[in-house]
Amino acid sequence: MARRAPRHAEAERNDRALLEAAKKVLAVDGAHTSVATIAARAGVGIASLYRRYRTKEELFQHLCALSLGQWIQAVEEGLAHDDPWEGLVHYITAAIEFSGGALGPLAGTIPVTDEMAEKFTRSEELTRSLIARAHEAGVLRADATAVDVSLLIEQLGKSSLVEQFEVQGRTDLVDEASNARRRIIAIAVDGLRAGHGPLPGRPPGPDLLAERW
Amino acid sequence: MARRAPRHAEAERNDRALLEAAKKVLAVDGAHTSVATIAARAGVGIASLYRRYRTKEELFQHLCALSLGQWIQAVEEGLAHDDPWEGLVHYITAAIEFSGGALGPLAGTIPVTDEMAEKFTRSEELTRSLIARAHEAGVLRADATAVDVSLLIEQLGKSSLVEQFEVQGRTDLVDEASNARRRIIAIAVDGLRAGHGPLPGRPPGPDLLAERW
DNA sequence: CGCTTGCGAAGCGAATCGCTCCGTTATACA
DNA sequence: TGTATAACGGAGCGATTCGCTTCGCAAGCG
Repeated sequence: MARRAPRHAEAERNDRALLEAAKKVLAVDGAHTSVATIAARAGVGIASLYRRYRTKEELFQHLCALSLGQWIQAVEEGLAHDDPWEGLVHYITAAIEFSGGALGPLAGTIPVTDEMAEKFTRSEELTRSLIARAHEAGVLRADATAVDVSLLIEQLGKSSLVEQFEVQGRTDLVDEASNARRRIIAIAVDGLRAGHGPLPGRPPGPDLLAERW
Repeated sequence: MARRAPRHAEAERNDRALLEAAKKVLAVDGAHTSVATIAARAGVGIASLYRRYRTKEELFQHLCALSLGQWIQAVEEGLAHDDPWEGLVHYITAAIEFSGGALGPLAGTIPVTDEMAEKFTRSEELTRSLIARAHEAGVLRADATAVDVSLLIEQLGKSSLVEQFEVQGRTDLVDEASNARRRIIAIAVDGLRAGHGPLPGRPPGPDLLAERW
């Protein structure tokens, strides 16, 4: 008779912990981070990482695909909002929240899988339509493009005081830093509203973000 | 008879190149970067680095002190402006420009020298007065504090597409990325103007930025 | 020329890297 | 409750990279 896996639940918990830890550690240390750091942060042995992913690279690719999935979900939720502005803000804050931008430093360090490419394309399309809707409603400043918004998200999603304090174990300051971060985000989002003077320079080319992978 | 240093000019050029390279490499790779990377980026031998700084740590400390000096200079220039808003914007853009915020990741990895502490205190005082002036003139949104502004600067000063393309040698895209970055900054700065709704959460404590060192 | 100063890079021991191996632990089933 | 076994943690592997030293050579001065 075929036996069930004895420690299946623990395995699943560990997998989630690994992905969560990898994202956080990547945000702080960048792409050079070590597997030992990730495993330690997840409270898991190194072997548990290699039981699920054949290489460090494979873990990162899986993490990218997962994050792109969340990204797509955030846009869809934004499009589901009736109010174009509220929808846009939801998308921006959600995307920053799960640190999608923290994966930017990975660009160029790992091969792009088919799944990654496909999801990236899809998320770009959806984002464009979300931005277009906000433009048509006149709530988003007219000279801000989809690339501008994506770049702003990435910029605000990068490692901040929050992650730094978390790593240092200064749990008392994490809340304070989170609060401060939300304020920064609110400031930047306010800058996206219609009614400001023209932006400097020219609109960025549509493929700027894709070029680095 | 006392001789003049035969290659004094070259030495000075190399020193400047080293500091410049260290700053850029730090912005891309974070605090874990190697001396070899820095020297290579500067187009200089490793020995030239160690002739001027006894350790890697000493180089970083010197870089911090220098950056804090530039930071102070930027505030003073801002205060010299007649228009409080123009002065504030000058300070913010200048501070972002020389990547003062790129040194944030160094926090906690090197001991703080007396010079660093002193300059940090001085820059904090000056910044507060620059912000206060903008508040009094009613050009800066009333609920934005000095810490909010400093944090925004650090957030925008972090490694971006620009540095990434530079490292990858994609010189054709560096201009495009720089342009895009300036637009992001303009958006965020617009969000600081008076006339927006209230910011979320509570004002960050004044020592939040100092706590991590 | 000599003398000095600074140069680049090969090479040092130590530390860290990605990854494997193995004795241990926890759970589903008899 | 005993046993089989999937999944566990972490010591340890060779390879790489680290911070740093040493050294032979080049360049400006008398």
